[in-house]
Amino acid sequence: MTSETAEIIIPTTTEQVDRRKSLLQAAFDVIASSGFEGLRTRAVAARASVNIATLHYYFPTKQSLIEGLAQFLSAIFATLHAPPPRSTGRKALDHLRQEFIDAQFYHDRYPELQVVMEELSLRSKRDLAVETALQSLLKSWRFWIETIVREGIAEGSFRQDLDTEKTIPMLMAVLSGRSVVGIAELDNIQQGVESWLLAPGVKEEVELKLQGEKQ
Amino acid sequence: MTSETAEIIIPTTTEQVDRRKSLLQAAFDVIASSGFEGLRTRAVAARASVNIATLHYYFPTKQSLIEGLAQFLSAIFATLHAPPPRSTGRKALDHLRQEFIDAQFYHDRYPELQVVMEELSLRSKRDLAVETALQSLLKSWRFWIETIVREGIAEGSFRQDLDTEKTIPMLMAVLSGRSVVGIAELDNIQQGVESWLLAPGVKEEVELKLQGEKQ
Amino acid sequence: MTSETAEIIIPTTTEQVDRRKSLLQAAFDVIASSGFEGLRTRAVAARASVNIATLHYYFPTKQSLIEGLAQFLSAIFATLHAPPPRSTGRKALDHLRQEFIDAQFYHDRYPELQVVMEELSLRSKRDLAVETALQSLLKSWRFWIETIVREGIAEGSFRQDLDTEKTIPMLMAVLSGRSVVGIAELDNIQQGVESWLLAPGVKEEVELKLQGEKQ
Amino acid sequence: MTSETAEIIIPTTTEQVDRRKSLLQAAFDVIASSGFEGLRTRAVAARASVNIATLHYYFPTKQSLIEGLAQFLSAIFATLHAPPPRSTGRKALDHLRQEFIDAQFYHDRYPELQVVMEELSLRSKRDLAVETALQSLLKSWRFWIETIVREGIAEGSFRQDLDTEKTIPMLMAVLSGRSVVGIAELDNIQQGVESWLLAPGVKEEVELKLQGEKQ
DNA sequence: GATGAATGAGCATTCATTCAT
DNA sequence: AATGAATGAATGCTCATTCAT
Repeated sequence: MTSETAEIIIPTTTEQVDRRKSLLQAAFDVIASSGFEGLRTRAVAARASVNIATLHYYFPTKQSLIEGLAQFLSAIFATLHAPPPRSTGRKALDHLRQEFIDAQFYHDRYPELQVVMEELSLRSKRDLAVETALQSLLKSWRFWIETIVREGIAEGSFRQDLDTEKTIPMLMAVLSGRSVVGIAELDNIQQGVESWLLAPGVKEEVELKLQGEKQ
Repeated sequence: MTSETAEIIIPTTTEQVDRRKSLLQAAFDVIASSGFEGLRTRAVAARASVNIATLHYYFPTKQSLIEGLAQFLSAIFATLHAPPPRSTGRKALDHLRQEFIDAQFYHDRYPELQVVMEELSLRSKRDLAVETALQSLLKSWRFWIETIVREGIAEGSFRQDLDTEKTIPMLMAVLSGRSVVGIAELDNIQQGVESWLLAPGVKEEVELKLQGEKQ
Repeated sequence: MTSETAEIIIPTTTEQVDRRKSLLQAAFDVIASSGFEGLRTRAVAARASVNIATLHYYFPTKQSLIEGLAQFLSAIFATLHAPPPRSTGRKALDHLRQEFIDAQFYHDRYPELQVVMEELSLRSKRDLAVETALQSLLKSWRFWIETIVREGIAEGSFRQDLDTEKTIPMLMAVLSGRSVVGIAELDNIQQGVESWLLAPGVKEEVELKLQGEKQ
Repeated sequence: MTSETAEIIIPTTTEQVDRRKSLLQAAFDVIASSGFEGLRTRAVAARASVNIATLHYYFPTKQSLIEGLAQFLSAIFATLHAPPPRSTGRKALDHLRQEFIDAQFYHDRYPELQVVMEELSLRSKRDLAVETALQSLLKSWRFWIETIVREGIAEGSFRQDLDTEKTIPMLMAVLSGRSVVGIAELDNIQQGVESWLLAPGVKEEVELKLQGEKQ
């Protein structure tokens, strides 16, 4: 039984939504600090300051709590973004940079987000419901990256000889793999990527523009 | 369930079964199929066909088993490689391609290796002993990637304007992040990377050489 | 196995069984028949007819159960007494005799009380919480014995040359040490003590009085 | 199977005896510090610096080790005594004082002796073999106390109106019960006992004699 | 909606004992 | 005589889940 079904059947008042969310937030916190292996319903309930039986009222099973969390996190990733940087005057480049800025933003402001996402990602391999939730997020992300690449080529920001099909997965691999390398390298990675993607002259043009605006 | 595959990972030289290793292998298998959250000492013992008390004879605590596994896997990654591909005539390029071939090799022959590595990587955030084991592996890897990049520039295989410090983390991010994108994209990623790294003319030269050898 | 006897120790005023007390009673019974070395939480739970998890709901650890028992027994000893004997007309002697009658009473009606008390006494040497509980009981007892001795001298029942400080520990040693000798000797011990404590003429006077009342 | 049987069947070399004793001593030490509840064969073996299997060679079962210890301790109590005090010139009084001196001696030099003895005493209630060993020790002791009392009356050291049958258990209760009161009170107890037992004038006579010898 | 009490199944770990060498 | 390896049966404790109120 997924929590989604429940939400539809039972008319949700604001209070109910709040308690549900506070439980999901608590589950998030527990996973962030103890991992899935350390996820205990009692710990979640305690963190949300409710009785363990109350948790089970909202999430009949531990599994339904986890599924709820997967959907919760997907929604967050879809809507939570860093404030956009100053425009480079080139839409595709702006969008590309937004991806890196988002990564930095998550890391700075919501450091556990990535950890919990990796936990869910690992779990998704043995958990269909979680996989479904993450899959749809991944699909949206891929579509968005594709849009950026195509846009970049079209508007002349990216190299014209770029192979879209090869560039997309490389960008995704870079953006998702950065955790192993460490967030401190993010800036280097971004510059490495741009030096590879950008059409000749674009980098200089953009830098000039941004410097000009500063004064 | 791939105990058959697994047995290949640990070549047992003598007739007698090395209990310690077979227990580590069993732990590996259990984590591969159920994750850390599903790791039960009883399951490990059963998989290794020994009594639960025997497991504790070799690994007094579950934690010591996990630490043993972290070291075990580090040793495997340091020594297990795919058969090298035909030489391109350029050492650095050969080494770079070996990295991608290894990734493919792990995926094809030891599919769980990466999953378990990610589990350990996640756990290392709350487990100092595991972190230490993985950290040393990561350090060696970084050193090796650096060697490749420097070598590639020196021998003229890679673009001369490449910034070593920016290229290293990008390569590592790409190689480690590929799991999110899916291994099927590995070939595309490799080509994307090469089109970015290689000096002008190198790709064509190498392709000609390899085609020539075939005949 | 004396759960019947035991139930008398804990008068349950209401219909509902007080779980905490019934668990303490069960722990008491188990120790009485198997000693501390034979104390198993499962056996306690079974004896109280509850699930092992229920026991841990009331007593999170075995240690807390033991501490609860120490306090429980202290309370019992402080309040449980044999029906007082016919008065000898001399308060101090009455009180002294009550001590021996209590010992006999415990032995006859709650034979395990002393055994469990000795188990706890032994354990108190390596268990601060138990020691604290027993210490306060011992202190009260000492104070009471002291009261009896002073009273006896003051009212002329005991020998006037009695050294209070030397008499108190001797009486306590006698009363607590009787278990080694065997309860059958209790009467002899009591008479030995009285022949030593009583002032000349008191014994005869008292015997006459009690005989007179009988008719 | 009792260890006694074993000793008879197998001709014991000196080495064997030593190892047996060192194991019993180790068992004694473990019980002294952890009680019977904390008695683990592995701890005993470790303390005697032998393999756990070696312990089981000498004592096939834990029970046989305990029985061995009971006999071992009985033998110790029968033979270990404090150096005798200066003679009072009265044999019975000398013997009585030796009892108290022994108690003090045990406490000072072998503080765990009493603790382990109480542990065994408690265990004897559910362990026939241990009871048998202790019973014989107790019987010898009672016989010795009786000898002292009779001797004391006969030689005029003790009050002539003393009832032997009532005095014996009282003395035993005092001597064995002192642990509850605390060894610090031992001197008070001894003086209390003597003021009760001694015939008129004996105390003064004895004190004079001992003081005279000092000069 | 919310909770205190209760539980079946399970978990890492322990322990006395055995056995081949 | 001695030991390293192995094990069946616990042992204290936990956990997700249920249910009467």
